[in-house]
Order: sequence, then structure tokens, then C-alpha cells
Amino acid sequence: MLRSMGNQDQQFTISELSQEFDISTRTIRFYEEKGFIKPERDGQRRIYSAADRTRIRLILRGKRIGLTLAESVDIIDMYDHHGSDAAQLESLLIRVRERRAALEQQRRDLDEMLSALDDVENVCRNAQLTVS
Amino acid sequence: MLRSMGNQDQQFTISELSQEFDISTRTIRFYEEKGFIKPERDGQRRIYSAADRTRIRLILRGKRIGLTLAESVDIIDMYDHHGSDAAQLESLLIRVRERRAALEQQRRDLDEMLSALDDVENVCRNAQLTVS
DNA sequence: AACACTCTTTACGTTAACGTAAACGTCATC
DNA sequence: GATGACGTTTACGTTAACGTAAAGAGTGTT
Repeated sequence: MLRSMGNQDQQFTISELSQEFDISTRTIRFYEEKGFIKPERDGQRRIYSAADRTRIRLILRGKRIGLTLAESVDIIDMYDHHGSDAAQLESLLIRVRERRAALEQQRRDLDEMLSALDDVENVCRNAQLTVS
Repeated sequence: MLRSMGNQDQQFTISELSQEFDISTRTIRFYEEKGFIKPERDGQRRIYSAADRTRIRLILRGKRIGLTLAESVDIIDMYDHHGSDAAQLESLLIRVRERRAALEQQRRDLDEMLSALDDVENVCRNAQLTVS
């Protein structure tokens, strides 16, 4: 786990992140408003760390699979939840399994839908041959 | 494709479907209000066909993977879109491929998230051994 | 007839996730 | 010192997907 720890202290402005992820600055401020990220300040200006940037990336990934922001954050927080307490570990494990069950159901639904689209595509091809 | 055509003419009341799918009757009427299903009537009462029922099932599957109702219906309508016209077939094929690309991206995101959860679970196990 | 259901329409309320606009602060630059 | 470019706060607006409540119709039961 020992990394070279090069430049973890990189910083970003709001417009940089906005452009990189193709989201509005309003969206980024909204995430902060909801407590999902907590950038530092240089006077009034917000300064985002590499960790903030990663959180945004993960939130957006969650969005793409249809999770709400709260759900995404809930999952993300599992990653670095160092609840050393044994009871906390247990409840964390339970939550992880619940999430995984839901995500696996999602994957089944996704696969069904994909194979249905495959069928449509094949039917289309055949029809094209018939027509042409 | 010749099926035995047993009882395709089955009918359902709104409360039957509501219970079967564990959604409210309001939701079912809402779907109709939006034009996603068009049940017949017995006087005032709505009567749902097997096809209506299937559409609801597919809409709900779409919901589970995070699609909007409009998106779900858009995909569902691809299934029985018998656009015999060659140009229509072509544009349908394009739309099918677009959808599939998005769904495949979704599956990648899903798989990443699942493997991240696997990691969390393993870390938890190790921590449990350390603690106990 | 009175009730109990199930269904109907109409309509206002709610939450999430932002969009949009107004009004202002801070630098650099022309 | 005015003009941009970029940032800030505050606040009202918007859409999707229903929830919830009110008031009534139809059908069967006691």
C-alpha cells in the first residue's frame, strides 16, 4: 500500500473541475451545499483537493447508473470508513451486502435489456434484407 | 414464432396490477396520464390487457436501472416498432446502437462499483480478524 | 335503505437536482 | 478608472414522478 506520494496536494478551481467533468459550477456548489464535498477556501474562493475531485468523479459515476446523490455518497463513504469498532464493522458489512444485492439486480436488469436490444437489432437486419 | 396462443386475452384490474408489482394505483394512472399505457374501459373502470401488464413490468425494470419513464418507453417501443420502411429501419438501428452504448457504459460503471464494494468487504474481513 | 368496497376524476402538495437571474467582490489589464 | 473574467451569495423557478386528499359513481351485502 506504500505509494510514492507524489503530488497528492494538487489543487483545483471550480471552473477547472466544471470543465473537466462537463458539469456546471452551480452543480458543484450544490454538492457542497448538500454536504457531499467540503472544499477549503482562499478568502472567498473555493479550493478543491484531489480528494474532492475524486468524490465528484464517483458521484457522477453513481449518477450514470441511476443512483441518487445520497446513495452515491453513502456508498463512497463506505470506502474510507475506518470504523475500527467491531460492531461498526459488522453493520458496515451488512450495508455493503445490501448495496451489492441491489447492484447485482441492476446488472441483471441491464443485461436483459441489452439482450433485448440485440434481438431488435437482428430483427432490423433481417427486415432490411427483406426490404432491399 | 407460431405460439399456441393460449390465453393472451387475460385481463386485470388496477388493484391486481398494483398488488402484483407493489406500486400504487396512482402510479398506474399516472403512467396512463403520460400516455405510456392505454387500458380499455368497462364503463368507467379500467381494464388492463396482458400487453399493458408487460409494459408496466418493462417500465419498472427500466426504473430499476435508473432510466426515466420516457427513456424506458422509448426503448420498449423499439421492440415492436415494425417500421417496414427502409429509412425508418435505419434510424431505428441508429437509436438502438446509441442506447446500447449508454447501457454498456452503465454496465462498466456498475462493475467498477461492485468490485469496489468487494474490496471494502475484504478490508472489513481482515479488520475483523485483527480486532477479534 | 344503509353500508362497505372498489373504482373514478380533479387538484393541490412534495422532493430531488439542479437552472437561472440578480447583485456584488476581486483582480488584472487596457 | 472602466472593463472584463472569474468568483461569490441569495433566492426564486423548473421538471419528473409520484403522494395525498376530497368528493363522487357503481356494485354488492346486510
